[in-house]
Amino acid sequence: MKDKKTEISIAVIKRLPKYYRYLGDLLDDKIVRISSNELSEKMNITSSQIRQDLNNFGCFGVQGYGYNVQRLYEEIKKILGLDKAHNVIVVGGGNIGKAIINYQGFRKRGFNFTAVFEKDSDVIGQRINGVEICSIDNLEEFLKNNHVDIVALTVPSKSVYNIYKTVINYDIKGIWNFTQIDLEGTENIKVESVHLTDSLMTLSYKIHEEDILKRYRQ
Amino acid sequence: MKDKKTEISIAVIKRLPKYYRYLGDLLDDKIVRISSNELSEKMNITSSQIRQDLNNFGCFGVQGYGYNVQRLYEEIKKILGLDKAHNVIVVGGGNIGKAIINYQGFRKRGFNFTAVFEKDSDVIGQRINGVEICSIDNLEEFLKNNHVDIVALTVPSKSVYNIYKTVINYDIKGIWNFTQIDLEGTENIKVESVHLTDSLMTLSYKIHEEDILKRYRQ
DNA sequence: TAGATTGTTAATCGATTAACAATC
DNA sequence: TAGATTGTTAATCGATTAACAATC
Repeated sequence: MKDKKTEISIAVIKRLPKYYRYLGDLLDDKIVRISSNELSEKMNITSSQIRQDLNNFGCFGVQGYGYNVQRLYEEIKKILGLDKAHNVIVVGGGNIGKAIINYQGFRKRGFNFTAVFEKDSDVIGQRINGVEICSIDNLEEFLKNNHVDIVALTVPSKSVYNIYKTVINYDIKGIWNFTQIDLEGTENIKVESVHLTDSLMTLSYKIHEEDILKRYRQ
Repeated sequence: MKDKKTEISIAVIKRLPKYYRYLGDLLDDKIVRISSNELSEKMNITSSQIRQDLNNFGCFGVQGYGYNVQRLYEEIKKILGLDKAHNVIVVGGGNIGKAIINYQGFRKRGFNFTAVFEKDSDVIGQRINGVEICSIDNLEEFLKNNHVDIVALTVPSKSVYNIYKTVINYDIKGIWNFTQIDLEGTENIKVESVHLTDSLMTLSYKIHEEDILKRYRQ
């Protein structure tokens, strides 16, 4: 592999989980090897792009053979940091918060939910899928005393800024942002956002695209 | 505006909801006009890109003045198809399904949830935020007898394909896909996916990126 | 009118695809 | 060895940015 100094582009990064998903399926089907061409057909990505993407990280294939599925799966797992465990807390105990706590797939991949913080005093002390519901008033104390990698933010817009300002003072690594507010990362804290409203609007655009372009362009 | 034949790129489309969001905030703040330069600073998008994006659809600005916020907001609303109401059904009554049904923001923008379909017979007949929980066995009958624009899919992977094959036989316009399976649209049915697992993996990558690149590139 | 800012063309940058020598 | 397929360079394509004439 040649020496590469450039950053990996976000387009490549966004494809990595998709590779991981498809390779996992191939493993389940007991497929031992796969060529970039075969994978290309399954994933609707050109074989050229697959080879380019992978070669950002290393030479995982063998000429004349292709890629060993198990090997490639393990490599991408490492690239995604999924060989490490992550402690996650959820701030906001609404349905989205509950959904991510209840979904077993995240735990299976090493994301451990250690607490959920809520304003509503009625439910404090109860548990969601074994995870204790704590008062939002105890958030800072918790961050002081516990190792937290990721804060999943599922609170209403008006609460976002205060919580954001609080959590970035602690040694967390990432914010998984489900709010409507665009949050900036810091030197040490990365942000990944899930904008559900934007996604639904994008679907609405796609549905009406033909009509809209007709109207605006005659 | 010149005559443009080309399709709008997905990169532009994905920015439209963001424009809509920021313009809504400006409206709330009673801002009457804004230049592409001012908007650029707020949104972290170059003014050039803002002007290019908007001019895909029309000439909404005025030289020497900028853009009227209300006007631009209304135009983007129309471009996104948000001047129309949409009937949405949810297939899968787990926490994600509940979350999107309970979120009032979608209703406010004209997305009306008309039914939710569930396998679990215990809860059938009950209501989530006023929306009746129906048996998945009645899904086809419902599609036959009711106008449905969007199907939100929040079922486990193993159920996806059957439901997909069923719903695409009816006159629906879009699928909002929360499952782990990549679904293809058809001539008349658009697909927009929210891959939560992919998103969390992307965050994990970002968190560990520096170490990973060090390891793989020495 | 002078100043400001758009709409739009041209230049640049980056990402994707094609091609093929290297090599298993 | 011959065939297959990678890794990697070069070509192409598309998206972003810069620049500026048009015009309010």
